[in-house]
Amino acid sequence: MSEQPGRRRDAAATRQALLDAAAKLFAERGFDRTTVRDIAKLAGANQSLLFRYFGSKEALFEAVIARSGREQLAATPPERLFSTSLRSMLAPEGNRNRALETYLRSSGSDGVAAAIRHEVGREYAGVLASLTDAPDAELRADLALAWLMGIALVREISGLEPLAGADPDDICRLVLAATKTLLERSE
Amino acid sequence: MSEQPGRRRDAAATRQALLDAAAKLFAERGFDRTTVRDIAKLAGANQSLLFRYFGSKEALFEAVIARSGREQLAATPPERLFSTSLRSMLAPEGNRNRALETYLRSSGSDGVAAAIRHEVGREYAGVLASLTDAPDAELRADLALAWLMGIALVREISGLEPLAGADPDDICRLVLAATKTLLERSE
DNA sequence: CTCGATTGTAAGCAGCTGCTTACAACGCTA
DNA sequence: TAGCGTTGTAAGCAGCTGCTTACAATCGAG
Repeated sequence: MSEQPGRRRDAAATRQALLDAAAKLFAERGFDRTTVRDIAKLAGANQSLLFRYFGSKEALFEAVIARSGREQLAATPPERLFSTSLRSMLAPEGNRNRALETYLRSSGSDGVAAAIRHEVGREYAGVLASLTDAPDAELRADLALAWLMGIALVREISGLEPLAGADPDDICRLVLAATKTLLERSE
Repeated sequence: MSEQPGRRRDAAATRQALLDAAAKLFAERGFDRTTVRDIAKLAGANQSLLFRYFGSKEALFEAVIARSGREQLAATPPERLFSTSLRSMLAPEGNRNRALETYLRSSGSDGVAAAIRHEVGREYAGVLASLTDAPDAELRADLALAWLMGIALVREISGLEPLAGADPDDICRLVLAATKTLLERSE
């Protein structure tokens, strides 16, 4: 047990708690509708520490997105990225990948937040583009990514039925069949 | 000339100006990031009139969405709704259909705004579902709508290249080819 | 013209926002 | 144990938010 639970002053732990709380709230509410007070409260920390450790709300968002957005990207082989992301997005709330959700719910935000969204999006699309050798591979990848985003949007945010409550298997079947023409390598 | 341009007191005109200004700003910034002061300023009206005529910011949003969201829906035959919406979304900024954009940029908002989004989305999906006789027609329609939303999101909000700058014809070709398996009637 | 309702204006309220400051409690090192 | 940098706390600031109120200008009906 290298960790003392009773330790009352631990900058690293506080920092981590703030990061975790921010990740959760940004994913649930987006950038604009998440307040620094809520983050600090959920982390059990004083809100002024948030500014001491991260500088600003936007810098904290950057730290959150940079971490969560690239986790799945790094852990998944390209040829499975699309279906894995789709499945992860459709998974029950607990073990869902939050990168897309965070991305989505902060769609309205400008500034640094927008720049980071942009960057992570490009990385995703770059990997997807490697799946086809069509001359417009990157456009195809963007369209595939757009579908992922749209499904996440309609399911999680709009809650449109029957999509919101549909069986992940049914969704995967329909989507993967349709994207075959988009992302398959010509033989 | 039934209209006097110099008329200084005209409730109907003021109301309309507020509605137009709100439609523009909600589409550009979404619900949360649009302030009643900005709307009133753009409309050239006093902000307290906004509350006199519409009651609240959410009620004004409702009025805007109900109008713009259903215009295209009513004006387009079902079998062309998907491609028309797609093309309208890809059109240059001036004559673009703003319904999807408004919908998108307000994705983070709760309350009445969310309820209206939901309702308009259902109407769109209902029409799209009539295009196929598959037993899961509604799910297919939701997925098609989700793709529209996703493309709008990635193009207009994320600005991800090459999708954001791609030729509408190229996009249509790819998307319509892929959705053939989704929305076509079995023969 | 008179007067009451309609339309427009200016000011302000309470609450929230991101962020800062002044200060106290703590714990490591010497 | 003395001292000092680190960590945590409480209070507050200026600016913005949706919305309300009190009041002035204007109009049309009688």
